[in-house]
Amino acid sequence: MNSVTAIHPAAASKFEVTCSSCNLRELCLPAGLCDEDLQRVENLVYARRRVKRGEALYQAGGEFSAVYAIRSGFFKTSLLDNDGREQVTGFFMNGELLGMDGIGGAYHGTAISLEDSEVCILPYALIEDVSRDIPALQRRLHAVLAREIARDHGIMMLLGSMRAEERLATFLLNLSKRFLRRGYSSTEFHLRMTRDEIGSHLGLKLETVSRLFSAFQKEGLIEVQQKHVRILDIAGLERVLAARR
Amino acid sequence: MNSVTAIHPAAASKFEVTCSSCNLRELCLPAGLCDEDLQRVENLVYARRRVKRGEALYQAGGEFSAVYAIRSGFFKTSLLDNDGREQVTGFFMNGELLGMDGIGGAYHGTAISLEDSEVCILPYALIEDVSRDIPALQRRLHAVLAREIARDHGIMMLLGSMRAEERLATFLLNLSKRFLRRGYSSTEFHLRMTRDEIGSHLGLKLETVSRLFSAFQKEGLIEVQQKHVRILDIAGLERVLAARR
DNA sequence: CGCAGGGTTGAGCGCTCTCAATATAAGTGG
DNA sequence: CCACTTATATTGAGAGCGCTCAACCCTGCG
Repeated sequence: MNSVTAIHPAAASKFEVTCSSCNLRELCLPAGLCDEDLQRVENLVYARRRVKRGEALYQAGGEFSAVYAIRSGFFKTSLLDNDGREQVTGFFMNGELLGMDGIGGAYHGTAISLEDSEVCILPYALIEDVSRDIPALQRRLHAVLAREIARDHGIMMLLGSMRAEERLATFLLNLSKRFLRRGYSSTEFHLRMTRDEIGSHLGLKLETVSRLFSAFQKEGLIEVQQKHVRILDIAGLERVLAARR
Repeated sequence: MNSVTAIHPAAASKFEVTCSSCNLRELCLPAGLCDEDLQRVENLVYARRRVKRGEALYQAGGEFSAVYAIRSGFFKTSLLDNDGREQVTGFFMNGELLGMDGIGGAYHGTAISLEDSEVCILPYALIEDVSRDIPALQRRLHAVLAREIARDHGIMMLLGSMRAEERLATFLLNLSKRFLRRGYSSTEFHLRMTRDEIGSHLGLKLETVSRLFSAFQKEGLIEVQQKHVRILDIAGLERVLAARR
């Protein structure tokens, strides 16, 4: 199921034209681009690359050359500590951009595929050139970078001031929204990451994550069986967040 | 003491030329710009603005129009929760850039001055134009945004996987490095933020922060008296980090 | 001098971690 | 296809780190 269910009806047709080959919605969807510009954006896609489950798309410290748009699949990005401890900085799916932290030098983190995936390669040199010619794209690119910063700030808020159940509820609601945006079910999905990876991302130990899944299930908020999750009560999950004294 | 002690000898003279009026080192220092370009970069500085202690430079949700370079003073940036809880996302000083999270719409967080400060206003529209003409600046701008992302990832690592003492040690070492870079003492400085703000930034309660300061003092790592800090044993602080099992 | 904001310190609790055992699923090779 | 191995999840018991609540102290300022 790689076809995209567009959620911006007005932009749907244009999207089909420009991004049928690759999910560039992040870069071109909301911008008002003329057809000619759209063609140039499409040409940014230098090539595609398959990444098998467990393989790295790029490694921390590796020379930066391109940004990647995920065509299909699922990734985690992470940082490695001196002592080998991992901090998962994010999970990325279908249609999202990856590798922007490397701009201006070397990749800061590592991106690892959690299932067989395919990405579009957007060489930075090309982006530079095209965004110079197309102000709308330049603005768009900056906006994407800014949104990444805002996203990270949200996670900082989560890690800095939420309790364990709030973190997991936030995580599930976020995943749900993103699946919905992409035309998948927002209430039933398959987690591609392990409890350990979820824990690393949320600043919790894997046992805590597992316990919380069980607790949420007991409360009738979700149904879990290993990696399969069904959300039974979205409002209930939101109430977990609202219940902060 | 607003004069900047340049740390890149080669670029020092140029820096003096272009940035004497405002600390634009973030944007122009490492890039290979010709004199003419430097002039254009300097012209980015549309105006200056004084911000009194406690005042907001910009507010979350406010329309984005400019990025700010801190000429003198000290700021915190923070997010406000639905319930009014604050997460401090960073502290910014002399020569650093602020407000990039707003690019592409509205400011995502709030920036509040922790002492009487002065900033240079860099209107985004101008940056857009100039960076289109000067590839080096464009690359530089992207790099600044990417560095912000990398910085946030570092904080995520701190919040997600470090224990309280490691967090405070990291915080102190980071401040120390930044003061050094700007020509101030790296071992003795005045904290402009409260224990509560430090705690919010590090994901700790203010009492915990206070206790840790006392503990570090007892161990001979630092000397603290209220907001005045002297670092006695940098290597010792680094050992706090290394001692992660 | 008195007040207010910020900082320190103590006692006790509770959330999350640690350690450990068991269960379940997913591979792997014969 | 099945026995075996390995990765991943679940669950329990107990400990500890950081939080909560509370009292007190310090400093600057009207």
